[in-house]
Amino acid sequence: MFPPFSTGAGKYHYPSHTIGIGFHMRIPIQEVTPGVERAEITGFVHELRDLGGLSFLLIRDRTGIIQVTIPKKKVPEAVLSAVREVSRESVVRVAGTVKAIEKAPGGRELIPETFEIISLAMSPLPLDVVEKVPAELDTRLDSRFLDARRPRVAAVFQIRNACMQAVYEHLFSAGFIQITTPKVVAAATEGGTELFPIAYFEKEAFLNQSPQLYKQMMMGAGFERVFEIGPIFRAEEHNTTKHLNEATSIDVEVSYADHHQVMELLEEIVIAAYRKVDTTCRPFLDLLEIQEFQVPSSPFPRLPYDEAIGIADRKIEEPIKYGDDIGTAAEKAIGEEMGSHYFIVDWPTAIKPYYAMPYQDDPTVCKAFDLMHPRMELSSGSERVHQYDLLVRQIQSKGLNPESFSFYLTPFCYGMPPHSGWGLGAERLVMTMLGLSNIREAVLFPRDRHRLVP
RNA sequence: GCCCAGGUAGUGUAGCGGCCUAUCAUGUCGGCCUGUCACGCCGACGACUCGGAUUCGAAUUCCGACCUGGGCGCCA
Repeated sequence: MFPPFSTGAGKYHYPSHTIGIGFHMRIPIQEVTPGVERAEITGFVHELRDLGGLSFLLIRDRTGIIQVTIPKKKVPEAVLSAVREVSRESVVRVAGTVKAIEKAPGGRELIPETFEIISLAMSPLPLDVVEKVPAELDTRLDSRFLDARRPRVAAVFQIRNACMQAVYEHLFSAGFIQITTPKVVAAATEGGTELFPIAYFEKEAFLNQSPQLYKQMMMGAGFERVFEIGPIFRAEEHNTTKHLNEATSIDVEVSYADHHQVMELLEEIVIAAYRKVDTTCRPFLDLLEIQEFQVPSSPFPRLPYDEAIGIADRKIEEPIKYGDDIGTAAEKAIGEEMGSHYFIVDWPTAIKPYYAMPYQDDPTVCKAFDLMHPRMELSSGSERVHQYDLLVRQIQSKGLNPESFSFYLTPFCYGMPPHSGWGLGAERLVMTMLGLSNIREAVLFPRDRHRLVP
């Protein structure tokens, strides 16, 4: 049986052990408090400080760091020889007595009776885990496994995990069904973005840019509320701090809901993610030196597209007019004006995908929305076209061929509930939440224009 | 795809025609040190992306390749 959760009071809750034979005595470093008498810990050698008759080693596991103090005259010879041999970032097991002592970090230290090198690390290290010397992102990504040993890097992924947990909890409790849809597809589904072609036996295939068409088909299947959290692929040759060629999309589709209702859902989910991080990730926020963590409040302002253009036109040099896409400069200018999360609503039909539902009284405007953070777009969504004839006309008006979409269009002929949905970029959510300067910081193994390994 | 800036020890940097047998920090190795906590002190080790050109002389200038960062465009 996998061990239960421990309850380190006031701290982050990590699963306690026993993982694997021989490690049943191990306790997480966080739980070695001044009150404990004896402890066996396993972890990485974080730092070595030899003062002569006295040595200090810092041992790190994912819960924290503890000082192992070695008074050379008072510990067994076997401990001394192991300590002489050990290198930074080696994996070790240390067992001994715990001493409560003011001057040690965390108010306690471990005096070893046994010291075992489980896995010796080579030297020199590809980067400095202790962060005395910085490393460039490129160097860090080349050795991501080591980079992720740095508590501050791990903190980002703990926070990302908390966000995703909040999203799942919210969606499951609202009765959503999680689905998985193909990532290998036959045709360019939506137009617009470039796709990665791949070889699929004797056929040409692509990596999917979005689960859009599939989640809509599940509305046709009567699932009513579906979500998928998975990878999406874009073959754009962009080279920026906010684009990835492989990203994680949180995709949602809801039957019998209009765009207003799914905007409310989106708002709730973003706030739930912030709230989860606020209430459970304090130690990680501290590591990242984020003192003031603001949970955004609802409702987010709904800014009509034409007003957004007006703001941009007043604030930026380059001319912008109704019908234009909102470029980087405009996005920034509007973001400054709005100051917090906001929606841009009522977009021109011409610059949104064919599946966005036009208003009946003015079909040049559609029921599409973008969720914006002042720094960038986080999500886009819409009420969808559920009428077969209108959908075919819209596909044609985008210069696409309806015949290549027949698998998608057929369900619209056999009773399609009205529906709405959105896709939210997980990395962008984390990036904007934590003020990360580069989206690659929010992905373990980013795929960008130049990086395919690791 | 366009534009700009770069590529110097394991890592992060200084140097930008001769003062370079290349700076500093960190690291590693050796020595001293019993309360460090970025331990300290002494010593050593370790690098100019590659190819071509200019020049008496190139880390430094020029050309090309490769690689990197950033901005823009494009982008559910």
